[in-house]
Amino acid sequence: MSKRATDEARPDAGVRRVREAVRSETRAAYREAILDAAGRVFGRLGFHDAKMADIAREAGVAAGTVYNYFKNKDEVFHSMMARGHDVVFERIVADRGIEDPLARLRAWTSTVFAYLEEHGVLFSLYVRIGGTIDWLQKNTVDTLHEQAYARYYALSSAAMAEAASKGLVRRDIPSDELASLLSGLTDATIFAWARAGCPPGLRGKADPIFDFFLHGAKAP
Amino acid sequence: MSKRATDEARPDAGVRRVREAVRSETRAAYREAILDAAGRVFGRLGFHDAKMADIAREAGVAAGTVYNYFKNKDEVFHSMMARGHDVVFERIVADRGIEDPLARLRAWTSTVFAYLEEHGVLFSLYVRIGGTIDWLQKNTVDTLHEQAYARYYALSSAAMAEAASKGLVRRDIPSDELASLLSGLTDATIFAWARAGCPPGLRGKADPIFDFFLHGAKAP
Amino acid sequence: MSKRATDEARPDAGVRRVREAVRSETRAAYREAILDAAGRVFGRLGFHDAKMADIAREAGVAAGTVYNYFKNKDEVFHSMMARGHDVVFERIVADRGIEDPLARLRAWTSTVFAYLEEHGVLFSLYVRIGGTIDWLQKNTVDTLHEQAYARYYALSSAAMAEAASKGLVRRDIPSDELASLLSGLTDATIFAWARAGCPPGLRGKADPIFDFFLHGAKAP
Amino acid sequence: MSKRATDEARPDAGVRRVREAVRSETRAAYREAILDAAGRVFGRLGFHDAKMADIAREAGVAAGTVYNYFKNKDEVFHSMMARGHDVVFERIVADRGIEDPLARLRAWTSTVFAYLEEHGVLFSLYVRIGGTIDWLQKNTVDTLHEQAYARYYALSSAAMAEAASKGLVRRDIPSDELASLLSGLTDATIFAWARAGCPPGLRGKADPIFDFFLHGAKAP
DNA sequence: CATGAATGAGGATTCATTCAT
DNA sequence: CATGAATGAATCCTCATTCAT
Repeated sequence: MSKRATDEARPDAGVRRVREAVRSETRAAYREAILDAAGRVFGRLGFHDAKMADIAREAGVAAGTVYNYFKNKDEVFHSMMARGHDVVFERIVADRGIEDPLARLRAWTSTVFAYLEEHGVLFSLYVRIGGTIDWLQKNTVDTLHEQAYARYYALSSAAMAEAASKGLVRRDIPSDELASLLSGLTDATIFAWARAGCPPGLRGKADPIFDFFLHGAKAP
Repeated sequence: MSKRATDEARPDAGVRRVREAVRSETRAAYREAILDAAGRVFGRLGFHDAKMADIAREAGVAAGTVYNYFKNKDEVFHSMMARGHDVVFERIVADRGIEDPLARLRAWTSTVFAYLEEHGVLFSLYVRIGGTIDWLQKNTVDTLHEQAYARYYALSSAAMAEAASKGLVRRDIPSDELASLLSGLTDATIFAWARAGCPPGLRGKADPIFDFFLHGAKAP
Repeated sequence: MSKRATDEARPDAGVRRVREAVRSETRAAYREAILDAAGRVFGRLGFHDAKMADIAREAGVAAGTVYNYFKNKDEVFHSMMARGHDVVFERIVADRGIEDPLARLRAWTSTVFAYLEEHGVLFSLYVRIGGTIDWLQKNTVDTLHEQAYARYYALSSAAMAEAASKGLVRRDIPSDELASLLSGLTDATIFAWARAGCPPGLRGKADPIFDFFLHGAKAP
Repeated sequence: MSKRATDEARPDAGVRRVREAVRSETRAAYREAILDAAGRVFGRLGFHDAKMADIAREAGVAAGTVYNYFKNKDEVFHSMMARGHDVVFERIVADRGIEDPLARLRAWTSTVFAYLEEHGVLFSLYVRIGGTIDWLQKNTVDTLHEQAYARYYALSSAAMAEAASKGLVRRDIPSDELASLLSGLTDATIFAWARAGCPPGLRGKADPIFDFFLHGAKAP
């Protein structure tokens, strides 16, 4: 239990620093691996049916190890969600500079689809409907998701308002409702795609969906 | 063991019949009460966090009583969902005679909204997204919801196809995709409404939503 | 609920007496029916797996009715066992006058086998090994079975002692042990018979078994 | 995720091997402790009245721990029985080489008695009458006990048949019936011994019982 | 009393979490 | 820290018993 004490007593500051770096890299790698695993398992089974043991096994670590990185199951779930939100949001922010608000919204739709396609539906669905699902699962207002949703929604609504003010979209429907409707269309597309077994090509749907959003179902 | 004298047989038969009637009425009332309670509790907490004890308490019966009416928790959930599906579907079928396919689809949207508004969000949301939620929760193909969804979807797609053949909607998007998109729009509306705390007036949204479905967001 | 009060007020003492008789006959019939059912069901399923509802159904009465005749499940079981013991013991007592102790023991063996064949193994097995089974099931000393066993054992041992004193059986084994061994042989025969599915002919085994008891397995 | 530096790999392998050994020893010890406890508790209370909590308490572990070693209550019971059967059978097989079939059967009887005396009645009784008890409790054909019984019965019947062919036992009773009768005698002896409170000396009964089996109760 | 539904205590089992190694 | 087994609280479900009709 203490046979390496002597070994560890020797190393000088430099070695220790390197070791620290390795260690923190290692820690990050563990954390990532667990979150990846959590994404897959939660996606496959849902929050309640996913067992901590499943996640640990999927991550290739022991059950106890998960608790060295996360306080409990809730925290694993939330961290996973937060990571997803952050990645998506980062990309969205990157597209913020696009001048035309409609082009911007179209780009965002595309971004979301691309992210989902990269990361598998299961996790993705949670990312998309996280807030809702959570609202259904617990009645707790989950700050994390609310915030994530709110910040996306804020951008989206703002872009829509801008489009409205430029006369690019109808004004008889409030712009936040329009943003919500766009969201509903992308959700519907994602669900349908997931039900179909996640065939490649989701990101290709962004344009037609956005086109539909603009022009509706009416024959031209 | 036929211990009854003949002179006692007559009144007994009558009494028994009445008693049966009362009993079956009572049984039906219990069943309804439990399903109503289940709707509220599942809605409030989700499938896993809702305990049988919660449902029983909400229904004002003992825990064991629930099991006199339903085999287990799953069956309570499914029965509750089935009841909702059936009621909605019945109304939908009633509108089947509407000549114009678009008017028919509009009427259906209205029907769904009206039902949801009547029955509170919590249960309603499940009715709407039942298939999806379940798919997320279990990954099991749930025959009940699949069937309910399928029969609605069949009607909806058929109406859409009819509309397409009559040149009422665009043909560059397959009619089942159009049906799915319409579904996405109503879902989005319902979610938004639920988030807002279910203010009165959901059914009034049917027309604008359907209008949006037809014409899109583009300024006219 | 009281519509027959007037009818019941009229009858004179004679009618009442008759009615009482019918009633007590009826009560007895119910009791018997329930005990019969209990015998079959306990036999089929064992004490714990037999449900009160099973017994009631088998007897053709409602669950609650059983409780009008017996305080609880234990009492049903014990009453059933007692009835069996009593019937067998009554017959055994009837054979008490047989002069030759060995003939008497042979007759008793035959009596037990005959009873078992009449009443089906399942109940019978319990009758035979009641005391033992009970001892295994609960650690409670069950007075009823102990007494039943004791009174049979007393008779059996006494007969064996008598046979020993007359030089009809060996004396190097105590007579109570011999009685126990005879019991073991009959048990073994009954078990084998039960396992074979209770084919007719158990009572025919009494003589060979008793013969074996006397002469053993050795080739003559 | 191979975070181990190579210089750390060597000692670790060694440590891990030792740790594995310790762990598997510990596991085996737990398993044994639980089975021992199960033997005592099932013996004391019977299958149904024995609660998993009782077994856990008797074994000095938490309730959940039992489930780390056995899938459920049935498996605990069966494993316990299987262990007993196996030990007895192993010893029986060891005596297989005895030339004289009667001496062989006598040795087997002795073996069974010795095992029972070593391990306390409660468990022992189950071992002896396991098949029967189980048949009464469940009516299920229990493969485990059937097999155990069958393999013992096969050896026993074969030896008896051999004895018959050599003219050592009577031929008017089929040899499998003789085997069953011998079994009945040993059972009866065990029951009597258990009722008497398991006094030392059971194994001494083997010879007289076997002698009785051969010569019967008749005075010489 | 017969009935059959309501009751709720009791018990098997699961699994998030802890902890010794 | 990684490990993986121990823990025991929590929950579904059963069924003996009660009770209103």
